[in-house]
Amino acid sequence: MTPHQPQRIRALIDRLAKLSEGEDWAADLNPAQMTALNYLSRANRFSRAPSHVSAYSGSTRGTVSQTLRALERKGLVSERKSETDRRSISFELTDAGEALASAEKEIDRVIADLPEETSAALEAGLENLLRQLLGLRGGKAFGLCRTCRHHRRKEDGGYCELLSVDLKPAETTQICHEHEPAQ
Amino acid sequence: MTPHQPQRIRALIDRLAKLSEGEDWAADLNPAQMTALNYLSRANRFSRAPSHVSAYSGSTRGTVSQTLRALERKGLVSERKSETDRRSISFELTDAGEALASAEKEIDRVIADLPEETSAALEAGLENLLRQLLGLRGGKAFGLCRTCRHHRRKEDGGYCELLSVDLKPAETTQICHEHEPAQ
DNA sequence: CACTAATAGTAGCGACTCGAAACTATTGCA
DNA sequence: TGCAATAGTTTCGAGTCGCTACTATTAGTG
Repeated sequence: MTPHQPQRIRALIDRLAKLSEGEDWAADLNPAQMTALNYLSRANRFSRAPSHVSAYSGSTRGTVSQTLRALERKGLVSERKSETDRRSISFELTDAGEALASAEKEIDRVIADLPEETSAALEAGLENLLRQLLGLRGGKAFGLCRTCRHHRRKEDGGYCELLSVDLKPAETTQICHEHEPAQ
Repeated sequence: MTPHQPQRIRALIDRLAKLSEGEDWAADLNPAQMTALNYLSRANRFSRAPSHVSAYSGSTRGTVSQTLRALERKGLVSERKSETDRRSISFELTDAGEALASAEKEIDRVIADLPEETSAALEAGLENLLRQLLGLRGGKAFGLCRTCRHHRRKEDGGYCELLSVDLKPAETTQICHEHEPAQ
């Protein structure tokens, strides 16, 4: 355990991310587009607006606007205007978008092949790291609905006390932009 | 352990890398420049040429050429022409470059604060992942000199059997572009 | 030793991306 | 009703990246 460990770990994360990004180009998507597509594929129906993508990815609304437009041109997402708030838009993945988002990347296969102990420790460590870092910066966590303090379990899914809506079982494991850690 | 674990881990890596990149801009460096600077600060004296940065970072030589020129403009690196091979150049960090490369980023502090068990497991998992991935792609590992199969320990440092040179103790923990895993 | 191939690095171009600022439209607030 | 805040878009300019072509140097081959 040398004193340079933090920088080594940071370098590993950066390098792995770069290697993973490399695969995006094969699908004709730049990294920002792939990030948005992946986010949308995992976000719940209240969290699929441009501003949410913007908050998640850390880029401006203007940039995200262009990114989503590019995804739409490529037929991967489609926009749906809100009926309650006529300013807001929600993006949904098309079948092609779903296929692309759920496509297994080379790095996924490698992760899947790791010993379960290793991958579990890896996930826990990364999650811990992200939580600490977001805590320092006041950033939003975008955690899973089910782990939010506004979430109540029900026999057939869940219930969000913040938005006052029932949730299907599948929805409780999606990302929510309103997420606040339990407790 | 859901079936989506690989994608969750990939998303965590990507997001952490993005958050870490965000800090680069504070130093007036774009991510590519910060990657090059960090690489140069950790590479041994045989591994500081543009082509090595190119192989490490995965961008083209042309791009790296521009990146290094930007770093030179900012006074962070200085070039030194080789005497043996007049085509090749080696880049060294200036004092300002050293200072910037070794500056602690917010994410480093967070990593340093993790329980030792967690960070050790994290590093091991990430290294494992990188090794597997590079193995699949035939990419170079850029590992530490000391862990290379051409390295022999000596009482006062080490010796590289590939390049036939003696190594100071500090050099044995630097990155080498010729690195091949032991055994 | 000459000739060719390979390597190291650079230059210029074009496509694209990103962020900043200004803008429209809609909603909330007082 | 009027003003501020919010959601999203547009435009523009700086900068980046990869590609191709180029020079210079070194290695390989007969």
